[in-house]
Amino acid sequence: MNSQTLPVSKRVLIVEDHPIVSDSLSRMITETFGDTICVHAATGAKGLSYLNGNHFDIILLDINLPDMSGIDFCSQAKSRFPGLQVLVVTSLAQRHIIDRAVQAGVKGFVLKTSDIKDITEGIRQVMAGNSYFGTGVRNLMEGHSVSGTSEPVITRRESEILRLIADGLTNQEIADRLYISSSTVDSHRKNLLVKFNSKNTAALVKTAISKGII
Amino acid sequence: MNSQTLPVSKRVLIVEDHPIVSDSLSRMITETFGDTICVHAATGAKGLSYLNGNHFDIILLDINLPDMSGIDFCSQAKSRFPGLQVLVVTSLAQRHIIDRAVQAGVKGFVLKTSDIKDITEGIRQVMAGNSYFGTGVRNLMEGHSVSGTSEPVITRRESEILRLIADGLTNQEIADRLYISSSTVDSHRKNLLVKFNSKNTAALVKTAISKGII
DNA sequence: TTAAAAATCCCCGAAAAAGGGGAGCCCTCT
DNA sequence: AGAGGGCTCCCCTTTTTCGGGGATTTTTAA
Repeated sequence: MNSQTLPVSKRVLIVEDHPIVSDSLSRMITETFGDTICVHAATGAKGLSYLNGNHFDIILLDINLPDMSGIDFCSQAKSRFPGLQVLVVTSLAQRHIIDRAVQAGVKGFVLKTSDIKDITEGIRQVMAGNSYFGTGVRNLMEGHSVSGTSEPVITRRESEILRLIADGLTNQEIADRLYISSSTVDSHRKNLLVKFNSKNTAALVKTAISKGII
Repeated sequence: MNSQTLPVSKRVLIVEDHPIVSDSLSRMITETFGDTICVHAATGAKGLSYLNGNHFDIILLDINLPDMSGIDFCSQAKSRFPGLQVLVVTSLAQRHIIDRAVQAGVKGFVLKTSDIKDITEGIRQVMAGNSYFGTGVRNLMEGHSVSGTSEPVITRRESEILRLIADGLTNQEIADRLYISSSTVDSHRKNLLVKFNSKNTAALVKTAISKGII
């Protein structure tokens, strides 16, 4: 049973592990929107626990959290409370992160390198139910939307083997660990090279890490 | 003592590409130390240019800058103005970064994950001419002398070749580019494997990236 | 000035990866 | 029922890396 039509102050959940940033966000919100209740969570786990039984008008979410990714946080939060309005506030200006965040159900995405007005505008829009993507973000989304520069689609098995390759295991060692033939591992390895457009293992590992897959 | 007894306002240079953070730092400083003059630089180049002809009592410095590393900024700044008091305020809690920063001449190092009191204490100490290392930082520094987990010492040539390896070049290709024999590249490669305690190229690239060398 | 460190080059053989091909099995989705 | 994707496995050859030595010259620093 909700108590509606009461002039209650807005409730904001800030999931951010840098006190200096969450502090600044709280001030910005209070100055811009008047009386608000800002709850601060330094970890994803705490943030999720605060969601239980409490209503929040907006969640400001960092991607780099100590215990989990902000993407995972959003997925879990939205699966339990689909109506949540989430605005990502992060320093990571990478295409694949934006893509994943959108897929996880965020309503907005702004960068910490952005002007403060850009961030407050994001908060305003998302709180109003609209989606909002900051200046630096829109460029990234438009630029490579169609081109093949985006993240390659790899299967579960391939990503499993990719991690083992990056850990320095040979085809035979991976085969022994996964109870398959080294020929199979070799096939996966070759597919990975093609999918990542890499010439050899070294380049494969580097690009996989840079794209956030490892 | 109150702020009226202060002879002149302190001058602070904040080199930090996140407006939300530099804004918060400015507020913290003003609230804690009374009237101060905070100059804000979003890039290392701008920060260096502000140093010319201006005196600053303290520099608050981020490591992740758009145009250069905070380490490089500090080296360049200290070479021109040796008396500068630099406090690093960053989110990077890695040993090798702290080591390099100290070597570059910073007087203090605090983490953005730290409590705000910790950061203001760092500012206070460094401004007074003392050195200060925040809570999370001291822990990282202690494990230094004993553990062999720290960053391997590699030479200039080795790091040059390491980057080319990570880019997917073979020994022969690297040899052609550097005008040396592929045997030489092979020697460097073997030394890198030993120094990084890596079994093969894949593991080498991964650990090199994780240690921030690439 | 002299010793250490770095950079250069070479040998060998064994192991692994890369490049190319083909093929069967299982599951899902239409 | 057929198509496609994912996973599995195998063949071949060539290239590259890895492991293990050794050796010379150039820098660098004490």
